[in-house]
Amino acid sequence: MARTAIKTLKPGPALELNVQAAKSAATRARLIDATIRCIIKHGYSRTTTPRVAEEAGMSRGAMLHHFENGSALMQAAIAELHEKRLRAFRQSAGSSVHEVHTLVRAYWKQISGQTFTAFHELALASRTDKDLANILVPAQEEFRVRWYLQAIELFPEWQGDRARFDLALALSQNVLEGMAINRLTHGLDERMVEPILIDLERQIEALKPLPKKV
Amino acid sequence: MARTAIKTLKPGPALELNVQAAKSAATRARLIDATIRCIIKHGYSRTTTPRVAEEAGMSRGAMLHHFENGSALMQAAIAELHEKRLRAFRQSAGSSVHEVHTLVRAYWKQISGQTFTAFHELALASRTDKDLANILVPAQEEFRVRWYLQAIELFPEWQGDRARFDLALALSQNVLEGMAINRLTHGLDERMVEPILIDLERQIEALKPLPKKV
DNA sequence: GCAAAAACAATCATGATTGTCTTTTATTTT
DNA sequence: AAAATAAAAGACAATCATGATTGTTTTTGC
Repeated sequence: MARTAIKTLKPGPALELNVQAAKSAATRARLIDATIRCIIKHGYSRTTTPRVAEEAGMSRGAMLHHFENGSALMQAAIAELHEKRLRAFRQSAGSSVHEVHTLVRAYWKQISGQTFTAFHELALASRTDKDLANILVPAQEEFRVRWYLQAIELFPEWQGDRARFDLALALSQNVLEGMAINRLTHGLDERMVEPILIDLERQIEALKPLPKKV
Repeated sequence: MARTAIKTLKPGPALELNVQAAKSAATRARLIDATIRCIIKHGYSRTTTPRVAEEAGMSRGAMLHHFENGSALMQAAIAELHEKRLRAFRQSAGSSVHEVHTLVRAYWKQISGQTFTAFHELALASRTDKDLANILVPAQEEFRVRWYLQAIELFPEWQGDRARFDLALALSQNVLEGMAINRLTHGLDERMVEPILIDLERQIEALKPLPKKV
């Protein structure tokens, strides 16, 4: 591999250690992105291999060169979606702000995006698709666990009353995700979003233990 | 028709005014039920005409005699699901009990059933299926409107503060439906259901205007 | 009874999706 | 420069869902 750079004096490819590997990685990424876009645009069940190939702008033959079959591609897409979610999550939680308001808004913004749409498409499909469930459920559980652990880190003073802490988390999760899913299915009155968010924040604050000194 | 009874001395069919009409209606009902069961068992996208025919225990040819094509059957199934929802809803609301607790539990029980599962399958599918949306969205909207009007009837004393009333309704809807959907997708911790329900009831009570006299 | 109509069953042609296989083109490697 | 390897495209057969067509049995109305 090192010899390649010495031998070819031409510019361009000479600088890369391995043009093929880079090209392959880029193509795989293109395919994974196309898969995610298809899930968002057409839904899981209509995310077919010809459609993904078309969305990625390449032949189906080329596609199947990089992923041995359709479900290998889907598996990679799920892994990428999971990473996306975790990245967005870390970004939200890591910003050193521990205020309820900020965190509620951050999670709301996150699940208002298309990544959540794609995830819910997969989650509902996995209800009746065992193979898909086997891939997806571990990712869902890891996310929930990290969510919970991160919340514990953010609110250490709350750990004395675990029941109220758990309730605040469960409430947040179900209200926000409920709104997000209802929005996907013509079931959300947008005018109610802001009042509900405000109420949720108020309620979480009410569940917090009183600080010993202000 | 009357002559038939005279002619055939055998019991059974003689008593019905029109055997064919009854048979046809029964067969159509069987097909519609089979369609709903398929949506619940296999999901919307895997509810195919051969599968429905098999579930109904008849040939696909017979099936297509009663419904000109697959989407006509789906349309009938959606109408039936809509009726089911409205019936369950009327039963809940009509039981002359106007307590928050009772109503919350009634709606929770309702959306914990399979009818809601089927409806959410359809609702999410309609996100990316325009034809399905054209059939489904009107039913969804009618249900929401009736839900709202029924709530107004049940809580006339609340109408002075419409903002708080609307908030209570929107909260109920999103919390309960959020839980129901999360339960469908491995996202609900069953241990949190009861605490969330209790909290929701408490919060709705808190939003109610104070009665002038106790 | 008997002809018409309805219920039911079976088959056919079409289009879509899937995975495999072969061919062509580009890139490494020696 | 030639052989080897990887990327990309295309062709292929198998499966499945769909709607239409045809044939068979049962019910209906005279």
